[in-house]
Amino acid sequence: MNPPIPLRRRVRTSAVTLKDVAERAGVAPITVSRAINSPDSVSPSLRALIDVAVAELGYVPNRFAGALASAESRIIPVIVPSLSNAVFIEVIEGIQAILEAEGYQLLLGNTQYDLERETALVSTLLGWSPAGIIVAGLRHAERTRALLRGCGRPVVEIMELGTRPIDMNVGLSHSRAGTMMGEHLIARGYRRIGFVGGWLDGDYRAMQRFRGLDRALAAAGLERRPPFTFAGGSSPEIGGDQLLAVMAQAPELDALFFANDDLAVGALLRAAHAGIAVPGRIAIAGFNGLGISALTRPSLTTIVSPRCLIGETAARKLLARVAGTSSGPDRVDVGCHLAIREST
Amino acid sequence: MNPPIPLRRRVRTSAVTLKDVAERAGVAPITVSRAINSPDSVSPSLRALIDVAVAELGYVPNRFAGALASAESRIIPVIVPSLSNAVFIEVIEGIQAILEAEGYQLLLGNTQYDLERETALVSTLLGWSPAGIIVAGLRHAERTRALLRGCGRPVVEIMELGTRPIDMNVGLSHSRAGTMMGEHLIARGYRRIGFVGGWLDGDYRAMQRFRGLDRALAAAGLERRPPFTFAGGSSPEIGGDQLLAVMAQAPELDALFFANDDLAVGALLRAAHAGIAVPGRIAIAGFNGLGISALTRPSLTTIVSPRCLIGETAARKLLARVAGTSSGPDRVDVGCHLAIREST
DNA sequence: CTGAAAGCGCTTACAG
DNA sequence: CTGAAAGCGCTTACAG
Repeated sequence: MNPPIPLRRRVRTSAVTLKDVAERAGVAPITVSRAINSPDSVSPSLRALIDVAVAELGYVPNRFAGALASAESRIIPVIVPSLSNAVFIEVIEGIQAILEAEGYQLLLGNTQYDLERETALVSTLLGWSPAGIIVAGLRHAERTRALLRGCGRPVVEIMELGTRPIDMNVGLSHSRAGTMMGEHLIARGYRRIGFVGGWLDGDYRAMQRFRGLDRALAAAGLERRPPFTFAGGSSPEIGGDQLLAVMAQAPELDALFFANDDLAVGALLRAAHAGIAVPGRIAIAGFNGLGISALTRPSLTTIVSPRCLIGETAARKLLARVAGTSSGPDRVDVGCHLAIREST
Repeated sequence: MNPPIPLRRRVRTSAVTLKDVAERAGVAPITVSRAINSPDSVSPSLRALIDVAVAELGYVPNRFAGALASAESRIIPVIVPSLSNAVFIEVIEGIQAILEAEGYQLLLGNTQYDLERETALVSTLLGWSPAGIIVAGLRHAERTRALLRGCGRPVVEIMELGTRPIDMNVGLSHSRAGTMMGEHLIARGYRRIGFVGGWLDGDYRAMQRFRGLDRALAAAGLERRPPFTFAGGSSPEIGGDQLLAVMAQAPELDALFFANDDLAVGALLRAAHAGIAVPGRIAIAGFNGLGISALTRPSLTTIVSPRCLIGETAARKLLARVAGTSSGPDRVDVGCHLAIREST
């Protein structure tokens, strides 16, 4: 007699399954599941048996089966506009530190400052049944907003602070940061102050910093100028080029507020090369408070944003919501502070 | 009569399922599945119907169900030792650019230069049935190696190049890079050359660069010194501190090769502050070729590694393996080149 | 505290 | 080219 031939053969996802462990331990699969997910609901004696079986077999739970059955996964997508900017890296590190300790996995999405890509990413990432989602910014396509509103999962919008977040919101006011820097420059005696940033349509948080500066200039009765913009991203190289370009175009300026430290540090380095005295001929300021900003010569006046804290706070609030515990108000202003240094 | 009461109510993972689309389009669910995953296997007329239904209902496939059924997911974990180092960010960007275009998701793991954390990460991440896995470095715990060998999925080890990779290997020879820099410094006339790097037990690629330098010194019959090490990571701040510390300890040195550009740039900035002439009093060199290295004053001599290319190549080779197509040899040397600038 | 049954939403393996 | 059935490996919802 031939043994019965199985009609269907399937690929096995994992070598060892819950069933294998259950057989080894002499219990039902569901008991193994409980021993792993809520140990307290299983008697100590069975739990011990099961723990041994798990260890002996080297059992690793299949995340897909678990997620499919429970309709929730320990995945948390984090959507940022860029990785080139060190700011988002630090936010991501802050998030990861918290998530990993709780057994959650971070799924990285990069929109490259493109709101349509953001929609596509959100749509795809929701297919992973995430426990929640963290997304940079408050500005989204209508469809993105609808997806996030309708997904029934906690959402944290980070970096900036607004009045109508989708759900939770952790960040700082970029226009207030701009005003803060404007007031500093004015107090220092600068009177012809310009703003330099690339591609402000995409990086609208930089645009808000410009608006904040503009408000300070208006309040002081000083001349207001449109921002000096250019196509492209932010790097020290570009910052250096822009310093020279802007000074050629508007030689009357006595201070420049760059959209971020990457640009401002480049401007400082280029000024040194070109023999432009900072702040004697022109003052230079940045935004972010990257480590390097304190080390240049002259050191850079900038606004320090608590990136790591943003990430940690966002992750904590998300996990608290998932767990059903309270984590205080849904809107957290992490603030920022002015670091006054030699360049202004 | 009451309608029959369903005995079990379950959470629905996604609002719209394959079945919903199938009903709307008047076909079987499997046909919808085919229309989405291998459109060519469905007749154009049905495909059109299905496309409409998908769009109308806003269907997003449940990744977990798909992964569970097929025992493969479009997930590719990438395990790096650090995110603070810009080098790994650029590698990750390179990987992501390729993966995203093919509909794969990157799952980020950060070992923080801890091989036990690496083992735990690999174990967890394999629970996601990844299509393959990319991991930085060739040095792993025995258990990590066993997990990767036994997982039956393509593995790419990146950054450095070795003779016994687990599977595929994309990187460069760090000892050769060290030798290259050593030969450059010797050719420039420097004779008392030191190496500075933090925590070389963990960052053993930096250690390999030291060994390469040491080999060049030996070949030239010059005095060899143990590396100047310290506890802690790499940042411009630390680089500046170390410059002063090493010069106090070994004032006879006429050139310093720093383990990376983060340290070296900090050393250059600190030298400027402290009035130490570079390269007159002491030459300074780095490794990586970060953008900022070309902008300091003096600009930094360094070795440029093709980070983005490493990421792209690793991702391409992994996907080729998944697809069963060829992508050339399993071991790719991406090389590196010396950028000779003002600091040496 | 423990378990048998049903089901999560897909894809595989056949069959036509 | 299309489909009915079975199954992927878990968890939920009951029942005891």
